[in-house]
Amino acid sequence: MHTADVSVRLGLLALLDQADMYGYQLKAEYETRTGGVWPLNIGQVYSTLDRLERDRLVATVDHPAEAAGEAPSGREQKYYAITKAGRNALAEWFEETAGDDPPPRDELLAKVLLALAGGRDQALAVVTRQRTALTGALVARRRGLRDQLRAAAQAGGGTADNDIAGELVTDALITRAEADLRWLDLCEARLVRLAANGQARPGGAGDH
Amino acid sequence: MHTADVSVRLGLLALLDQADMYGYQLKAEYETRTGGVWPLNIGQVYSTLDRLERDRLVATVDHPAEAAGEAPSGREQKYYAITKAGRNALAEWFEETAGDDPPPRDELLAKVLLALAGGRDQALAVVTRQRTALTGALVARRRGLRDQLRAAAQAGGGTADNDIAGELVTDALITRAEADLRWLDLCEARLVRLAANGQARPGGAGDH
DNA sequence: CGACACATGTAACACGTTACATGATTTG
DNA sequence: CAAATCATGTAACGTGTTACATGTGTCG
Repeated sequence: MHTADVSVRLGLLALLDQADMYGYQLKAEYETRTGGVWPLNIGQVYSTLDRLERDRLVATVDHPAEAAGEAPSGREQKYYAITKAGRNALAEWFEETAGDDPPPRDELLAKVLLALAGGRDQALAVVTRQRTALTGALVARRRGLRDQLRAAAQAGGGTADNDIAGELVTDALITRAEADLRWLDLCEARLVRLAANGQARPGGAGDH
Repeated sequence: MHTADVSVRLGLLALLDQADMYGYQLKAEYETRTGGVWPLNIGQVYSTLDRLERDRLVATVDHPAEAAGEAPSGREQKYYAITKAGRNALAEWFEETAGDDPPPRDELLAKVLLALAGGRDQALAVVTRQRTALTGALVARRRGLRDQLRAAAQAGGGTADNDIAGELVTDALITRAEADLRWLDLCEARLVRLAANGQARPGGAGDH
């Protein structure tokens, strides 16, 4: 795997590093921890747990309540625990930093670059449209963050522990949107500086 | 497909909108158009073309040179052409803007949020490390852009048409890295403001 | 009882990566 | 000739999404 998406697999591992849990619970925890913006498919949880178990990064353990002598709940809950190998893999993930390997494909960037294949004007049209939409989304997100912070201030004296994740997520979305907007401005500047030819490649793309 | 990665499928379609091409050529064009930072697996090109053809967004056409009466080249090249339905799908893609649907999972964000599950200090450690690495990468990327622009200025009078893609990509990478750095700073500020408890949830995560 | 949440799973498919197989052409 | 490049494909696997199947517990 060169640029593998691994944030579910290792995310579940991080949760299991805090406590033994079962699949359904992991789904809920994952969504809570990530501020509710990344819904996690329950089917994927089970298949990911299967692979983690196969790779000996987690292991199934006894139901903690039943092990303590309580009556079986009837609901079947398969508890998983992280292993030593799992803790190592998790520590590696936390220490890893994005290298110079190919960055993940980005939809916005791809759209502009490939619109550019159809000529400067097509690219400019895409840039303009995306900027308009992003500007609106940014306003909405800033308003959302403001409400979120106000609610947190009312609820407790300081920032409640449970809300920090949501705030970090909102921060990230806003910061990203701002960056995308700045980049779109840069794009426009570079594109208008191009000679006003309709095709990005004067000779056409059919030069094989 | 809720949050489908579609930048290859529709990227190939965008290239075919410019000229009929065959698989191997599409791979090369895609990589050139995207500044060489997104290597495209040739196997994926063929399977994606199969799906595009099945969905009637492209169709195989005669070899243009042979159709013009030239001698067959011996090398078998399967040329594809975009269809009307394909052009519609492409136009839709260009017009689409990212809505409020779940944003794509981001590795950096995921890492910080799930490190936070292990307590404030673990999250702070991840933030610090990532920031250090990103700062270095940013310096290198800025230097790269400077060299790129200098080379372009020497090569021609103005910005050469072929280099614009590379510049847009570098802009995007730098802008993204700067945004990530700003976000990491925000994270640290919010985290240090938290009470200095080791666990994100005072009661522990095992509260089921 | 009936609806809904809890809980586990399977099947089918799309997309992405790596590795392998198979030839033809070009080039040193 | 040998090696690299051109050109098409397949197989296997990981990951992500949707839909379906199958039960138990709780609550109105």
